[in-house]
Amino acid sequence: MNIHSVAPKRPDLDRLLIDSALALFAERTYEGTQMPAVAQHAGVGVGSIYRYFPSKEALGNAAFRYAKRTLLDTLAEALADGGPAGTAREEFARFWRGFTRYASAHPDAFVFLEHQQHDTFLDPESRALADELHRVAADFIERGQHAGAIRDGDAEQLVGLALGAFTGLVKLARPAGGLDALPAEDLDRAEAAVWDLLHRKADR
Amino acid sequence: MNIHSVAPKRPDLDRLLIDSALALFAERTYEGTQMPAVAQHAGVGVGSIYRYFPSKEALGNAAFRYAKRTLLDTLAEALADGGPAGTAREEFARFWRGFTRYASAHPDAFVFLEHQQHDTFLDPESRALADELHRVAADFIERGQHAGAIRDGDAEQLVGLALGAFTGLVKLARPAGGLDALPAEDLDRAEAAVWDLLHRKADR
Amino acid sequence: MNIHSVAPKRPDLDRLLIDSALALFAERTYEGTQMPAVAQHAGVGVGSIYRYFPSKEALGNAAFRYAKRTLLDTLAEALADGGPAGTAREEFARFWRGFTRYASAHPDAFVFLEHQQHDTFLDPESRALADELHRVAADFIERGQHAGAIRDGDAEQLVGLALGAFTGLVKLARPAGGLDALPAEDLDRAEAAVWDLLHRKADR
Amino acid sequence: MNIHSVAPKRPDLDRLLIDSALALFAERTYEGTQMPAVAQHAGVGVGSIYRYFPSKEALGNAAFRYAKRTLLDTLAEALADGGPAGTAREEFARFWRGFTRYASAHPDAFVFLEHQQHDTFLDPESRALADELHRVAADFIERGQHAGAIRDGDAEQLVGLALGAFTGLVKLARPAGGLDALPAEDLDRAEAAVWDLLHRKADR
DNA sequence: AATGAATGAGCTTTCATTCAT
DNA sequence: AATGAATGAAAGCTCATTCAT
Repeated sequence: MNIHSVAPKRPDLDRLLIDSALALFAERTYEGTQMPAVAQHAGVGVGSIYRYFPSKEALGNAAFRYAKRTLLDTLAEALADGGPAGTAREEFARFWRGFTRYASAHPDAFVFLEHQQHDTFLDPESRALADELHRVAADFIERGQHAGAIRDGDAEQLVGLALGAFTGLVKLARPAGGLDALPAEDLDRAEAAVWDLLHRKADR
Repeated sequence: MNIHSVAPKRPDLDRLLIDSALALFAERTYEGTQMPAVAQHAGVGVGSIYRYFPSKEALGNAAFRYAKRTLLDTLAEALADGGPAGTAREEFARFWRGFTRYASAHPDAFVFLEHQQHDTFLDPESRALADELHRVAADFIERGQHAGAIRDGDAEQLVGLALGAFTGLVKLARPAGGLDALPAEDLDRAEAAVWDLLHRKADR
Repeated sequence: MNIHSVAPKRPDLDRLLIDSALALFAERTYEGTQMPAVAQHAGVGVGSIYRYFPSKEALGNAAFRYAKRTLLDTLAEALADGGPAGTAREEFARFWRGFTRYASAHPDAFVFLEHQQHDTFLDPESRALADELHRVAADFIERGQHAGAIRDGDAEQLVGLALGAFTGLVKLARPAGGLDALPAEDLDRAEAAVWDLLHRKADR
Repeated sequence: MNIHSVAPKRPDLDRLLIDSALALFAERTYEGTQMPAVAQHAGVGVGSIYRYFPSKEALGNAAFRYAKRTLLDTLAEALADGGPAGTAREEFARFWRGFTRYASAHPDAFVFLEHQQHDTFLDPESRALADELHRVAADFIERGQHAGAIRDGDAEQLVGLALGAFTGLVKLARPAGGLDALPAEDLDRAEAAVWDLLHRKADR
């Protein structure tokens, strides 16, 4: 029962196009994806893309930024969920939940973001966003190190290791249906394993 | 009348071309790399590439297979080094040394191999090779689990996590000069962290 | 309940569209002018153009014919003004006044008509109109030659020269505000000059 | 008997392309000419154009500049021919010869140059060249006025009238085979007519 | 009747591949 | 054997035209 008597024919075509682009970029790379393929995936004509994005490059950047922002938002929400986090382990659990939620909801987007070949088309604004995730994660690592809960070492490197591990899991699970298709038990075990990657061992 | 009259003017031009291709593929993707760019990087004319490889696709597959085989060889060598491995921890150390050596010697190749977007051009033979590494690693994981040294869980998933972690480190180190530029201490710490990712905790 | 309920909201929208088309065609060529640009210039939606003209080509032909007919009408009026012309010089003055009036009132249209690149879109009916002006002018030349007032030579060529000269003046004056912006004195001098182009010199 | 044993397969392809472009631009406008048409006219593949010119716009500017420079050169040569010019009438004859020679040799180029719709694609360098011809001609007019041989009035306007007249003649002659197809007598008469357009009448 | 978002044929441009030198 | 100019199929993009609102 919609109040609006005149619903737009295609609501949010820009979002639809970004989703299509992400799906294809994840599968075949930005460079390997043709505009007609994006149009077909979205069920629109090629020309329509250009009503929303002035060029393929613009579409690529919009998709990248949308994906990155959504990931950051999901993460921020997960981190805030449940009031102030107590221990580093608990905060890590929130990170894990955030990533898991995002990778489940947007597997294409997550895979696309973790491609490393963005140099060819990212504009300065996108580049600025690109590092934000690492900053947030590195901050968590450093606080954990001060609290004695996380092992010593360069925070950036620990982020690289942990994020890489998670990415490895997502890549593996993807062809089989994504993270959602994994038994909950497996996800828990993976979480424990990555925590051990970061965790400072009590003795010694 | 030159004694060397039959010697090829450019020995191993195929290798040179593969190296150039790997360097560019790692930087800009297979699809984002033009044949003239490969030729220029190798310092030869475009036409010459086609004397060695019948098509771009063939070059891509040759590069992929060369990189994968070299990684497997390096790994096999590292695993065999020092006679039969004793503990799982020691075998892990050999794995680590193998990966480290390879990623140091061929950073481009390693990054290229860890792209996941090979679906567009890999032929069946290359695809068959693609899983070999995971098989070798999963075998190690399974033996370690039987010996009680490695945590429970799907071996494939543990491989994904550990290999992903290592890849995350390489990606991070790459712009700054690669793994070689990292302090030895950092590498050791990373090794310990990834081992803890796999290691079964003694108590509890 | 409006008395004018049956009156068209926009009277003469076809004329408005033709004027817009002429303005843009003069500036950027028929081929270089996009339908949306015509719509915007006329302050209507693109779709509305197609209510009045079935295609761009039809609009182009309508604009051409309208401009040409208006020029011929203006000329006919100027030639008839003041009763039967006496001398060739006087008839020439009427021609001059006709052209001047038209080029002042419709500078875009005049410039458009004097483009020579109409071959791509003019239909047969338009083509037939195209030569009318030259016919009228050539007739005047021939009568003048019989009367001994205009120099010998091919009448068509003399028309080409005289009309070309006038066009050269309009093109020059156009960026500076058109013929209207020219001092009256300059226009008179130009008229005298073009007359001398046609005039048979008294002696010899 | 060519000294060079290895003649280039296609000498001066850039010139050939410019000539083709000029022929088509003259016929159908810059905007109305497609790159494949230029390629076909030149007897080469479309891709080859882009080896010589980075874009259609670049080709358009190159063609414009080439045509304009050649016209200016032809004119300069004609003006210098026969030592210092004596009277204004003689100098005018040289101008006439220069224009005539050029329009005969390059009718397409001349027509293209006299289109007025270059605003859409000319770059600043081309624009600078565009006025050169008028400068040279206006200088001649002013000197002639000082010498009492050319009628009073704005020099620019007189140039516009005279050049326009010549252009009118070329346009007329073009479909019938160009200036060359005109009887010499007609050309002489036209020259006399245009001179009378400029000439100051001796008595009043 | 008027609108402008949507369309896809067609245009500009790129690039894997060929081949005369 | 090596080259790189030449090619044309295919990619990115534009714009005349349609049609649901």
